[in-house]
Amino acid sequence: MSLKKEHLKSSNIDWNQFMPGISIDCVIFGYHDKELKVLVLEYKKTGLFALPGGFIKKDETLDDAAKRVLKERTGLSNIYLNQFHTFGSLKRSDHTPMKTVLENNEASFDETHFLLQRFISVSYFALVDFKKVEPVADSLSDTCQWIDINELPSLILDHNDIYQKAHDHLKKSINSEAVGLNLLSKTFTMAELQGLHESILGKELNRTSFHRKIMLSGHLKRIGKKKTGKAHRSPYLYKFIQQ
Amino acid sequence: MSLKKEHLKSSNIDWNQFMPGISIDCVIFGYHDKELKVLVLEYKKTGLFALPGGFIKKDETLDDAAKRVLKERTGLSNIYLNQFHTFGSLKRSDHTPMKTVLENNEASFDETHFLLQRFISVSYFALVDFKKVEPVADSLSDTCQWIDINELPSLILDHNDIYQKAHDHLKKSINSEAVGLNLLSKTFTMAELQGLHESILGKELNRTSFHRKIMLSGHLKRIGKKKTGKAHRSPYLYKFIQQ
DNA sequence: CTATAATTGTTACATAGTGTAACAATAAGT
DNA sequence: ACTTATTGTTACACTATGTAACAATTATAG
Repeated sequence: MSLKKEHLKSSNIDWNQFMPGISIDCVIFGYHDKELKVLVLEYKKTGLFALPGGFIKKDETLDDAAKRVLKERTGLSNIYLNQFHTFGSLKRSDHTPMKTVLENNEASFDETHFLLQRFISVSYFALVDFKKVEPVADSLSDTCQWIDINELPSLILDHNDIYQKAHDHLKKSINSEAVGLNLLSKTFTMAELQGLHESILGKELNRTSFHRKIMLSGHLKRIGKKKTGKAHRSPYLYKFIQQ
Repeated sequence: MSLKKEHLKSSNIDWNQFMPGISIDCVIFGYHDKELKVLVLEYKKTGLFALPGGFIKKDETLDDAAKRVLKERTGLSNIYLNQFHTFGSLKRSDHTPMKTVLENNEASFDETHFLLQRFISVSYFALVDFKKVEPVADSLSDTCQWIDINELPSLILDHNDIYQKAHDHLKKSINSEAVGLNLLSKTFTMAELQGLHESILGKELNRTSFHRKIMLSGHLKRIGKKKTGKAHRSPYLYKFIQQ
């Protein structure tokens, strides 16, 4: 085993640097191929899936902890983050999935292992540019990959509830310019922006009223035309006006 | 000191029953005399003010902990509660106010006292019927009283930020029937409902468009007239339709 | 008993926002 | 030159909301 992989082993983590009982979970949204996607971890050799998460250092703010987790899984800084809910049901006290994970990762562990306590989860959703992200698995996981929101597997504990509430909040904030600004590339066509909105809302939108509403919002600027190579009028390219 | 008061002493609390590092704070809104008010605690002999709060038992959900805190301070069950944000800035690690409080309450204490750790605060706002509430101080406080939102004193730690964010959320949810249903009595006039909305939004509203909008929402039912004793047409009384 | 003042309920009109359809403009293939 | 597909624009209808006008109601003053 290489030094680098050794460094990644969970048994080398100093759990004492973190606040006990509180975790952070992140629903990281990306948009690609006309589909809304979420980053999901698969734990090693267990077939268990989970949202990316982490813990809060004793001298770190909640938001900084979330930024650190996001940076670790995506490689990105300056991510759009929104703290939307804190989960504290007793469902979260079921330690069987984490025991399964530890059995497949640690030489030995006991009931007092840091990961086997009850955690209250402060949850954030993030909006990222799919093309800029290099998903990185954490020390307990094989993979960190984009999953289409319509093909999400069953996740551990209450992570499906967390995803659902994140998606509900994203729907409510659909009219914030943050949605298009952070999920699309710098320039895009009106059809691409409409496709994004349709993926988030899960329903089709009227083309002309969407166009008018977006343009009247005043956040967009036309910056030229895009040759599509297709046999029809070429669409304008737009970008968000940064104030 | 009576047995009853002895029971209320903070030194008799078994702090070990609670999760460490996590607290609950509540912004409890009431409406009276055409003014929006919030319940505020004053710590004994210190001149320090704070929002009502509490901690989470190790086998209790977050929402149940919030309900318990609300019940303790207001005597009410079945309160409208909304978890709106979790606060985790480093501002919360300043232990000077709590030390001042303990110096005036405990015979002795040391740096490891449960109340002298960093707490992440899961915050709720509550809407209650002013007339049904009997405010009760907690073991560290002299008083728990209604303060007009325009006369709020400086509160400890980040409690003013917590109040502000609660108020922002309340403004956003102004069109939810929960606002009138929980802050007013069972029956009320249109002018009373409009006064409540104006207090929450901090601005005057147009009378006729407000009237029309509320009636078109379909949540209200007329149930008779109210004699005001004043020299003008008497207003209808309304109540919310419970589905 | 009548006039006055104050507030409430209703209606009319103007404006803004949105759903819908029609139509012109454009780009590439036949 | 004709066809097809998509985009941008405009026209019309309908709804929601801001504003003003007016009628209805209740108590008080004279």
